[in-house]
Amino acid sequence: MLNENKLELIERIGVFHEQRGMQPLMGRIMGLLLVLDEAEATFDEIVEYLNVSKSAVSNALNILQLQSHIAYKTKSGERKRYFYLTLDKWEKAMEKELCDISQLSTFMKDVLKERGSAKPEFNHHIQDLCNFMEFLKNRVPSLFKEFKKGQT
Amino acid sequence: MLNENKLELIERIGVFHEQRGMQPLMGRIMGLLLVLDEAEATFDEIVEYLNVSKSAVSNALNILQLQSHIAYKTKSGERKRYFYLTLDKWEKAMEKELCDISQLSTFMKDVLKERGSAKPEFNHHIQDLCNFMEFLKNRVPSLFKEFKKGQT
DNA sequence: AAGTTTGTTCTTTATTTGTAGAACTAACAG
DNA sequence: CTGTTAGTTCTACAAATAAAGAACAAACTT
Repeated sequence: MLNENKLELIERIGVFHEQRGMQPLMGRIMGLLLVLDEAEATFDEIVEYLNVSKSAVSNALNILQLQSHIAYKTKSGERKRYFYLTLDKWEKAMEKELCDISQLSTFMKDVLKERGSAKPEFNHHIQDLCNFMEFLKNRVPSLFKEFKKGQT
Repeated sequence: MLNENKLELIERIGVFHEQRGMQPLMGRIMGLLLVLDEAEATFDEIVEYLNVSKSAVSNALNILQLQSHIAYKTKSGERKRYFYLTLDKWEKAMEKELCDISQLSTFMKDVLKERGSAKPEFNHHIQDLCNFMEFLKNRVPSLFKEFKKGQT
């Protein structure tokens, strides 16, 4: 069984993800797979550890896989799936998050097309924001390079 | 009245914000204040433009103000409040969003404390992620400087 | 002091969401 | 071909959320 600290940590991580739009169980599964020493769990283990129904787990696991947050492997001679966080690809995930912020620039460009010139200052702020988001998007790859340099 | 394009744009912006955890009306108000040529609207204008109840608008406006997404000004001789997006402070907002991503590192550090050493590679990935998030947080101010340099 | 404007607050209602539970399926085991 | 394992799908329900509507309040007008 999981100790008190781990259980509480799972909940905190769950709430964190919940607040960013993830459904509750998904966030808790992410938490569980983080705190388990083995860093993996089978379908039934997840059901037992988190005390939830199979249907809820089935649903959550499928979405987490679609979003590439988790994956599973099998072990020879077993049919069970061992789910784990795809943390080895954290760079891709982080890159996606950073670029997602900049997704707003698409809308902002459309806004500028629709807006009249009544408020030039306001329009200018929108333009600045667009420019920064473009700048950031372009800058992301070099940020990773820079990070890796300092890591060694 | 608002033309077809603007109405559709408001909805798209609304959905965008909705998906990031904002309640529906809040996102639409953000959209409305973006597409209006005047870049501002009174309480009653919002009610009419978006066809929603006063209570819903009251609630949404209060939350948007708490989150510093909007503010209001008054005009001499009038009691009405003119709400507008605090887009002049987009840098602060963007900075907050970038640092928020890194908020996860708090949890990750706790995870590392709880984890055994059974999966050194997994632990290492977590550590890497923490390091990158710290790096990013520190790097944000200089990113803005760099951006402004290129802007002129 | 009666009425109007500009909102707010409270209660109710409709919708959405997440989960449970049961029935089902596919793959394999004896 | 019967049972078991591993998971999915479907229906129903409970809780959470968002919005409506009505009553209320504060500030100003006449």
